[in-house]
Amino acid sequence: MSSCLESARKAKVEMINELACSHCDVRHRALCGALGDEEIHLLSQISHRRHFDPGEQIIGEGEPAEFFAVILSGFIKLTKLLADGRQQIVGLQFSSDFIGRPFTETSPFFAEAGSAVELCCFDAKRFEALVKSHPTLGQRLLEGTLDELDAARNWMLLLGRKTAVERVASLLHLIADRARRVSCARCGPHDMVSFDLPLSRAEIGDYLGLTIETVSRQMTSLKRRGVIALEGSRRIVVSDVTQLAAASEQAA
Amino acid sequence: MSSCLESARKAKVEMINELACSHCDVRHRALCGALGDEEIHLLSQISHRRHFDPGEQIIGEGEPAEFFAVILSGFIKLTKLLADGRQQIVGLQFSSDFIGRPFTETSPFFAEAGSAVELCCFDAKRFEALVKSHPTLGQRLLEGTLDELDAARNWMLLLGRKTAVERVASLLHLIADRARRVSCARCGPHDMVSFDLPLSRAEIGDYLGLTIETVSRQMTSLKRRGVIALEGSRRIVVSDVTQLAAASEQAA
DNA sequence: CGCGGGATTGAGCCGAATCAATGCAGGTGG
DNA sequence: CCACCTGCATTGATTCGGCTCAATCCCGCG
Repeated sequence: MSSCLESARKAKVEMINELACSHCDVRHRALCGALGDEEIHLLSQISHRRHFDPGEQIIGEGEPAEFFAVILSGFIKLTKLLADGRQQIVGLQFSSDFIGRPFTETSPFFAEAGSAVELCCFDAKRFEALVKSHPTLGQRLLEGTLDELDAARNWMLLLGRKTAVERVASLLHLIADRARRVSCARCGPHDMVSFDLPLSRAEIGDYLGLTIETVSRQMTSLKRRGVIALEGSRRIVVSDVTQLAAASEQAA
Repeated sequence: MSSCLESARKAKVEMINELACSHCDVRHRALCGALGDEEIHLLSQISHRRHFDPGEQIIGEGEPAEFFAVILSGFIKLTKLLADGRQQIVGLQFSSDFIGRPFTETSPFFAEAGSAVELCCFDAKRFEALVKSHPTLGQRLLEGTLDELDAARNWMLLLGRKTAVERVASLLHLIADRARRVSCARCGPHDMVSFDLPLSRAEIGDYLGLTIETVSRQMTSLKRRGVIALEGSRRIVVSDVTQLAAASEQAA
């Protein structure tokens, strides 16, 4: 093959990637934000975009994971399975989050597109090398991992010790908080929030360690108690967030 | 005060620490193993030893954690509490493990000595600075954190989806594996293992999201099934590890 | 209009929690 | 040395929360 043609093609790919990086709307929030212009050039050389449809498997448990990625849009479920099919969601990753497990041969979980997903993928080996040679990247990755570890441990408390209502309230509270932060930065803790659940009842069950039926029952229970209101099955209106927070720590 | 006397005293402290580092039996397994002689000199300057009695609180949840540490001996429970006293153990750390949560104002959990504990402590601010300036340290910390995250997610599967017997079997299997690796590196998966539980029934309950009574019942159930044998309440004999592994994924 | 997938609701069951009693060892003081 | 306590573990009886199974509802869609 023509090396001339190849290098031309390579140059084009780089251009596209660099263009993509500079225009990227998650850049400042994601890992890449830790890098300077020179370093981002290196990263762009080993990155490529990929699309996944909702429900599509991105990485399989036990499989050698040949790439890592930053989520550009959509969200991803990290799940674990027992031999007989019982499933547990062990993490949710949203846009600008990093996905993949560096420094290990095989992935310890499944990664599945929860919605339509756009990824910015990096070759595993080359990315790992980059992390080792660029401390700022490693530092950013470390901080992200520590946050995920905190989240995982909070979830352990939920799964091990909370009742069904408390679990559902906790999840809603989490999402409500997130939604509030995005929508209006300066609104107080007592204001009304509304949002769309990104998850089906089945997914909520798998996340909370419950069945669909119990999730449904606890939602209607919270509705009856006036803590939340439902518009359709996906849209949630929270009138008083503190009340929801209270429900997430005591069954009452 | 006499600056002469002070510098002499400082020199002495450094000497002791360096002596301690070079003789330290966890050095090669712990974080510090990532450092060269020059860097370990820096670390030794900000380190000091501390002792804790079993049950003593090392770090409080929500408290500003003023130090990090490497465990020299003993083990530590990381726990979370709900307002009404329900407790969940979210992690166990053993000798050579790192303890503390860098890059955050306050600790997200309690750390409590599970046995007599000897720590090698570092001042928080100075350690964080050292991590940022010494990539090998950050790299090592990152790998450790990723491992803890994997462990936490495995535990989420256990807490969310496993039955009581499966949970107890999982824990025993975990410890048995650990014990087997330590005691004899080359023995096969079918060989017999025996070990002492480092945890009381109450602690096992808090780790597995169960009550003391259920833990006890499931232990006797496993005993009746011939999967394990008990010598006293702490010593466990596992005749066939594969059988135990099987019990940890299907109630049967 | 009928169909299909997700969500809700109900009836009954089962596994783990709760409450309570007993067992068992180690330590203390008479 | 024994009686007695105290803390932990085991065992039993009962309760209760969440699961299972099953029917119904709801809504978007062909």
